[in-house]
Amino acid sequence: MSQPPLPLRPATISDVAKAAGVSRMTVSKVLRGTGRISEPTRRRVTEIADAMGYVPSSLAGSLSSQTSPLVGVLIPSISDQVYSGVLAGINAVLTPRGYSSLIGETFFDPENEARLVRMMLSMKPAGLIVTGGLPRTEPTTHLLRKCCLRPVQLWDGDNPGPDVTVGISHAAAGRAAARICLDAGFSRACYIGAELQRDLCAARRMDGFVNELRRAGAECRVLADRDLTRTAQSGQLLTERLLRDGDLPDVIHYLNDAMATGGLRAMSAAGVAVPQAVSIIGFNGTSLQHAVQTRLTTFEAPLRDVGELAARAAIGSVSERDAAQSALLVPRIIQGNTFAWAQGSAQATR
Amino acid sequence: MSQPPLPLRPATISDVAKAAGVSRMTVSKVLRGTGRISEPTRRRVTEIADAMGYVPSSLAGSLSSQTSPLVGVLIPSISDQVYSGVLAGINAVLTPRGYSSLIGETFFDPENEARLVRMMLSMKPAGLIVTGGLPRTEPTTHLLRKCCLRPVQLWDGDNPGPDVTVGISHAAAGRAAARICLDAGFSRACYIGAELQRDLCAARRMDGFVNELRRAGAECRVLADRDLTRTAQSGQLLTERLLRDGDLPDVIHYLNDAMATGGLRAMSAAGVAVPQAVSIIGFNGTSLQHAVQTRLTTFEAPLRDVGELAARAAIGSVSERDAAQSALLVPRIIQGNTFAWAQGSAQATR
DNA sequence: AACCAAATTGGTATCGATAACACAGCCATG
DNA sequence: CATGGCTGTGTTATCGATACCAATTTGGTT
Repeated sequence: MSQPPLPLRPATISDVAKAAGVSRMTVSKVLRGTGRISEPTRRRVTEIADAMGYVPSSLAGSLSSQTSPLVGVLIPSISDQVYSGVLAGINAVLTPRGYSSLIGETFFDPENEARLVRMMLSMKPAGLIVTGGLPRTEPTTHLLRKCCLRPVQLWDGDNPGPDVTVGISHAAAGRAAARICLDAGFSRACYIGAELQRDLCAARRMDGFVNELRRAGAECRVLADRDLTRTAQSGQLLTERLLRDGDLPDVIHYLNDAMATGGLRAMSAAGVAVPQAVSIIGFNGTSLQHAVQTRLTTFEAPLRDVGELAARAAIGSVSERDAAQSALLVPRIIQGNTFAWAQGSAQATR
Repeated sequence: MSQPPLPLRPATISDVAKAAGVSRMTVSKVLRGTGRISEPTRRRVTEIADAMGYVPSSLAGSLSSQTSPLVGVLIPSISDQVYSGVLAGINAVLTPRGYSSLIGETFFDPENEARLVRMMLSMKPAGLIVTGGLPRTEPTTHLLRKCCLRPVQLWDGDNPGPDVTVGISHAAAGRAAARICLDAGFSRACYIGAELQRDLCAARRMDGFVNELRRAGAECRVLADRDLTRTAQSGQLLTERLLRDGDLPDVIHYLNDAMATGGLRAMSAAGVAVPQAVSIIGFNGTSLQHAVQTRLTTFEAPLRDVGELAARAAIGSVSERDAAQSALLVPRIIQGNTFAWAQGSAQATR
């Protein structure tokens, strides 16, 4: 006997029906487990379908039934642990319920977002999750209004608007960082960031930090560069720039843990003691698992929870009544050892 | 005039056609830029489509035209920087060519892989990229044969088989690590890993490492636990277990950088000097950006290149003639400062 | 004025599935 | 023996688009 020739075209439901000597509907019912089908027929169809390697076309199925197993998810970048953490939460909810996420990376670019929103909507997804905190183009806003979905806004909890929003208050996080500094008796702070014109969430954290400090009479510089990205390398570079000035602040708050790590590297190279000379605060706890000795003082947002709640809301707006609601979560402070906490009455040593 | 009511159903091509007073075909041609359409008609249709927020259904389009913009990608985990690095390369190739990746996470589970392969195939993708290195179920193999695609095997370059394969030789990487140790004059080594029964690539690295050492007459212990995962925590735990024995090896090779970092943590806590007392080698360079002072000695696989080549092969098998070919890439050694190099050459191991 | 080619536009079948209902047997019941 | 309720299974229309070709208009030529 010779090998069966490799099919040029994957098997369709008609192929299976013909091979099993039944109608297409019968095959459909058997494979989806709907309707009433006799046991012998069911077995025969199942076996033949398996043997043929038949996989129902989700394209045709979704088109016909007007339902989709896909949920569109737009995040700035998969490589960023913050968003991949959120994604893990999203998938943890979607997968067991038979949904799949269709992921798009915006890289903080509104034009990318516009392109991706169209792309997602063209797949007629069951839900849509978009990361807030970047300026949205008018066409995108228009599409999101016309698409007959209730898009879930992720991450940016500050301006909820009319939509379902799951995130944290970045302004409050920035203020919280400021209060920690004030409590420790610091009066000369510095914020170091990058891409602030694109990432409005980070910008809001900075505003909260700076304003709260200045409101309390403390001083706060800002060091950022439009052209740098949120990497350890940029953090190192900007910190070196700060160190060259010679006028050291009491404390530096970085846009994220990666930049803070770069800052630590610069301090270490320059022989500046942390936290004796300068205290350092990061954001988002992504460096924690990589720490050997220096455990960064930072904030840890409940990324996974954000993802889970968002996913629940996204499909809840379709299938469940109760779940489609906004949530404002709160980051946790990780104490670490890069911050000179006030010990009782004592000021931090300079 | 009152606000137009929010549509219950997103606009279809028929809605646009009706509103523009032309046939569906004309709308289709205008929006896809095919056929000859007069300028006035083109403008009118475009404007009306935009105003209605019409987005063509990629479901219907793909079904009709028998083409798809989707490429299925199966990786063990998005959160693992190794695979998200590969993914970045994949997307860098796919996105500018109008394709999108549909990502599935197997978590090293063959059953998950089986489920996801079905799912991917049901979307009738233009290409399929699957990560090798985990045992494949028979139904999965069967499906992959019948699906009329040429799936691209990722990461596991050791057993190419008949398929297009893009990856690295893990056995060779393990042997390279062994040779470095031998060159440094080490004769008592240890391999620390986890999940080796699931991740065959890691297992092959271990085999290469252990065999090469033993072949040269050196001693090599293996420390692994079926139930632990490849995290810093597990690395720390296993290293603590090793330290308790008291019989320190010259060098430890870890499954990945995360576990090595955990190992460093354990060493640091136990007051064991690295690399004076013990040398440490990781794998995959994912800790590099987080390093403050301790720069791990490790291997850096060209993750992005692997992704790019795989993506090119995946869609090349459809649209381009030249590109669908296998590639075997080679990891680069990162010297770091956790390894006591012999006072001579260290770069001999390609 | 007649005619032909090019430029536009529309009609119909089809892609692969599902929804909704119709229909054929078969047994029990009054 | 007719009626009615179950079971299984098949028919037809439809989902939203595209392929292919037919139909119509337009403009230029002789």
